[in-house]
Amino acid sequence: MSEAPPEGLFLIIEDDALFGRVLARALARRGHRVALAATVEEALRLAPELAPERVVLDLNLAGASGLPLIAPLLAIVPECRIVVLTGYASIATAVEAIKLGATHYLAKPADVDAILAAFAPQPPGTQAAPPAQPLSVRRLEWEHIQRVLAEHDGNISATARALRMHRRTLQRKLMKRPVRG
Amino acid sequence: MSEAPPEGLFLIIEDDALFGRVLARALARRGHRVALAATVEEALRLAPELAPERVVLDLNLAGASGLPLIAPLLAIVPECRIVVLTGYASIATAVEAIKLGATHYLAKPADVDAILAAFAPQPPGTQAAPPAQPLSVRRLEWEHIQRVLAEHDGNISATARALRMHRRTLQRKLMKRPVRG
DNA sequence: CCCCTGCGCGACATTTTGTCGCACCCGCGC
DNA sequence: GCGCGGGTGCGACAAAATGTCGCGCAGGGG
Repeated sequence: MSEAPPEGLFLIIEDDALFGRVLARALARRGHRVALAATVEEALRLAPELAPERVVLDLNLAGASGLPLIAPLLAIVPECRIVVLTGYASIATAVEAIKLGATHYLAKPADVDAILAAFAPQPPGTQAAPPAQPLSVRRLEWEHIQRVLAEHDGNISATARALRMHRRTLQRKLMKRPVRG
Repeated sequence: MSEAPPEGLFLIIEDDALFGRVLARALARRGHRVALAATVEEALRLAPELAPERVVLDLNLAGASGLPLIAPLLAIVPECRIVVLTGYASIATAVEAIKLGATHYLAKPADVDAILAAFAPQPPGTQAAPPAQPLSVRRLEWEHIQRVLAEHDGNISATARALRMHRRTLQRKLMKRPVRG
């Protein structure tokens, strides 16, 4: 077990134990070797010894963002490909993640095939087509909030002030899942 | 304020002539030199001679995607920073754009300050948050609605469908005054 | 003339806010 | 240790905003 992985090992960094195990099992069933980490610390502890080839990284790890994990992971295992998977997807964090070196960024729910596909190197000629419809008002609001929130380093109070909205309201909006569209 | 030197030339690649000119004027008023291109061809023709330092790139250029422009632009002017600005934002195209080398990706109702900020290096919590006051959620919503409404030639029903909001709600929002801030 | 679509608006049940208040953590200077 | 200032999470409740239904009315085809 302590040998260098001959075949690509998956490291799933996932807060939600249930989801993590389901994903792990699904990947294992497809013949992949899988490891699971539930916290930032655990991930950083496991990464050096496992040297995972592919990482599925959840953001929102017990309240802490998973974004800051990307750089350290790449420092430890430069070759590894990291796919970010989050239930609170936003353009702001997507841009950040990719800039930090993530391979791809997916919104939950995402099926296993989509996750695996995200690791695959650029399927040729796969230019993402712009959506036919503009963002819904709700979605746009979510994106804007995420952007401003990021600008304020996740400080909810400061963000609420910047957006001139009540902190309580912002809290509530952040708890909800981003609407699709 | 240590403003960026007026050296850097902006190249705005924008389909919508009105929006393009407004943006160009806003940037010019802040002491930047600005050029405007309305099509992919024009952009590629202008890029070599202008060697823009910063590019504002709209996706949806007369139906064609602006994404394929990123690579050629970077090939022509390797140093230039490209901010994608689109009215049809999506996480998928955002990821694509960043992977292709774009500096940032913004959804369209974006004020000039946000656009300028997007060119700044920033990531690891550098300088204290610039006093750039983001648009309030209300204001953002208003701008977005107006944009989509214009795209649908003032058709309220169609706009409501596009925004996936109830026509009655849209009517009510339109009756109110354009909130500011 | 009928049908379809868009517009404006009343009425009413739901949701979402705005607002207060309170408890609980820090980090900091005294 | 202690008080203070700021941030966070969350309950409670009244005040708005929104979702929904349902008219009536206006064009424009077929």
